[in-house]
Amino acid sequence: MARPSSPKLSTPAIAEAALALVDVQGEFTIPGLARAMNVSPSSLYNHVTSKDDIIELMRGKAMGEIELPEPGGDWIETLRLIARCYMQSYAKHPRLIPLFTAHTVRDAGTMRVYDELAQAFAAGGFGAGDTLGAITVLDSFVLGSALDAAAPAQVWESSSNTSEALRAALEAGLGVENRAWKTFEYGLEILLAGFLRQSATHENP
Amino acid sequence: MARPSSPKLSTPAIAEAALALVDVQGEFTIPGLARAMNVSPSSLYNHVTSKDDIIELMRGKAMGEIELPEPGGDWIETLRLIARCYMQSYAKHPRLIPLFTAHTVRDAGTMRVYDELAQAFAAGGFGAGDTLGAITVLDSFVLGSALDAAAPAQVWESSSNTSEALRAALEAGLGVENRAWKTFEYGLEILLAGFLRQSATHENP
DNA sequence: CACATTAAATGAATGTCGTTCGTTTTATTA
DNA sequence: TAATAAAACGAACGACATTCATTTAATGTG
Repeated sequence: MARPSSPKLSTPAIAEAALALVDVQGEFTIPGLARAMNVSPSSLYNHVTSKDDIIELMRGKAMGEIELPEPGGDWIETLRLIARCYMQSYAKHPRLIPLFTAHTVRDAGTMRVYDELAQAFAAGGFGAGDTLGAITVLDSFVLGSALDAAAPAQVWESSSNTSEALRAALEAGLGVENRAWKTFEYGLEILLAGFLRQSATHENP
Repeated sequence: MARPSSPKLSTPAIAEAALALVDVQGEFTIPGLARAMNVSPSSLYNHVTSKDDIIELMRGKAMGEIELPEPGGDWIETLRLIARCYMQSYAKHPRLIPLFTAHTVRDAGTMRVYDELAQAFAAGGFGAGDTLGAITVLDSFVLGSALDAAAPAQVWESSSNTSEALRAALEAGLGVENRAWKTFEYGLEILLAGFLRQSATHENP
């Protein structure tokens, strides 16, 4: 087959198919993606320059789904909403995270998130010297939580000789539904409380 | 060459060479590892079953370097020391982290860390139902911080139209020496304070 | 000590993957 | 209408992970 009357491929279609493949298989491969799209592997390179390029496309698509809150509300509430959106966008495509961490570039859409975070911390009275650290702490926690959510529960199961404390904790905690998300909310509230306390000391010198 | 008088390979030697390769190159490959050890690629399979197996060996080696604190001290201080050791072991081999996140844990030595964490939280009055969440929050934060430390600073630089708040935060924060580690300590103290407060409410019902 | 067995290294071979290139056919544009 | 660009394809290349049969040396057994 040579050039068809209507194109079989497009950049967004490739991103979408690759994302679907990653969501169900946890990985993706050029021949596999081509097979899923009923196309020859080499055809993909008419729309994309490399496999890493496809990963970038997926990142942009996943990040584009984030809906940031309207600015102007309480700054702590803004932080909470942003963190939830951020976590949610990762949680939608958990198996994508290992692909991202292997390849450290981040697209422009992601910067929008950091931008709003910086403004929220500024509204909370954080000085320029404290803001980057606070953003990084929140970002690290979200990323780590998403990774935890992506990891299979098998991680914990293979334990043989654990202490009684860990054994009881696993038995009580593993069965909980939405465990990853509840744990995220728990840690998020701790961090927000810490930020709030720091804000209070700033405002009352 | 057939079987040599003294073996050229051993499981620990493979783990060490692979770790050295990852530390300098950020990746490793079977032919590359064999080349670095002056050995044929197929020879490696006399001591190792797969590439993933080598990754597990590296995890064990990195985790084995952790020196856990003596049990019996203040539980919050124990948590602080464990978290620092944990973070430090990741920070020693930053490019290893993406390899870890790609597949699941099988190393027994890693479980030791979770074990001591569980005992510390138990000493702090955490019930079985609360312990796994607390461990996970701490673990997520450490892992996220290590990932942040491994990522190049370039992440932040490519921004064009950022808000004034983010611009000022970047200018003030990027140049700080040991930025990743200081940020980790900052977030760690917030989390520990949160755990301490929860412990207080448990002990005074 | 002779002899069978196991261990360690090897080269060749297989199948997959990412990517490039030349070719063909169809749209588009000048 | 003629030239050019776009979109598909198959073939080919090099790299990688892995397997297998083969060779040789160490080790254990009678």
